[in-house]
Amino acid sequence: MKNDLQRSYDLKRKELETVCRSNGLALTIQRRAIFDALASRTDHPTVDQVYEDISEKLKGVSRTTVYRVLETFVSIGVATKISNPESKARFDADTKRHHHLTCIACGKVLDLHDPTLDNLVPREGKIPDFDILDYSITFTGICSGCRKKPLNKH
Amino acid sequence: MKNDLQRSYDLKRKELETVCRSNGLALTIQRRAIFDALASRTDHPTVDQVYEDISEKLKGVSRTTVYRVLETFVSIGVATKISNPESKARFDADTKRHHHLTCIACGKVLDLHDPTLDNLVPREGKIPDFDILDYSITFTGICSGCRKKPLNKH
DNA sequence: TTTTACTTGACAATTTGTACCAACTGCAAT
DNA sequence: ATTGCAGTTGGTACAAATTGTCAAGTAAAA
Repeated sequence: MKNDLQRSYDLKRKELETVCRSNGLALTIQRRAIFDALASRTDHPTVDQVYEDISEKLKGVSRTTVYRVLETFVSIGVATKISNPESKARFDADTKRHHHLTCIACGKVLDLHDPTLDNLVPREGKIPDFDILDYSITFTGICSGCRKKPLNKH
Repeated sequence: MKNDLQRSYDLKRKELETVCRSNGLALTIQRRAIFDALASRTDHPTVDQVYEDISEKLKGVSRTTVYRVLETFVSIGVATKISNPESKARFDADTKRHHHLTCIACGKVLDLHDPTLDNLVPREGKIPDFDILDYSITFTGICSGCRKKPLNKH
């Protein structure tokens, strides 16, 4: 008999199959392995961590493939990318608490100043053992400029 | 007579001087130029964008210096770094709305599931022209592991 | 099976970020 | 104003992260 963890794992695997099908994507062993590796950990691994994980099982995978497949997963919605889309450092001279609107099409980052969002506190007991110093909300979506033009593929 | 923009600009410049002094840091022309470049734009520039901006005025600045100075600014609190500290991509198979706790000491990212934070909506009229599709809150702070050990100056 | 479009692997090239060290410069104390 | 020095910078080299290219391989429909 399967436990809950195992069951949800199967469910996710099934989901991958469904989503790939509906997007006309082949269900390759690389994609399955990368998905399994990603889904079996909750620590938001880097590309190389995923690569390490699957290299053990899949002899001869390419790092390039891991990069590609993870981006594919993001585009079909079975994974998310933590932090900004380009994963390159961006700086801001405004150190007052404020939030960001990130366009998923062009990568532009706009500021959002809204005092109603400046005093959020996670519900007591929900926080793992962690001292919170600050926070920032990243809203993702489409900016006005990109809404007008047709989506240019990547 | 100075307008408001000019005045707030001077204020920020003055602030840089004050903060540098109180941290025992020299007010070099490079730091001033980099700060001016950063403070005069609101689009969260990358290191290279700042480098481009100041190269015009300061002949012969080094890209290395821009990297260094921007990190210095973050450490003394006159600038912030958008996105994760390592600025390297991290992925997550959990696509349901949830939030993150990022440790500024070790870079670890923990999940925070709290339904009270899952229905935020920016106040009407506060949003620039932008279609919001999703959002995620990043709380920054110190994880339990790093709280115990003394800060290692890297 | 066979076909074909989609994928991958290998490697090159680029981009991004860090380490190191000799030369330089704010700035505090003459 | 001059001097001395700790703090900074520039440049090169290096390491790490990411992307581009294309021939060869493979999933999946016919």
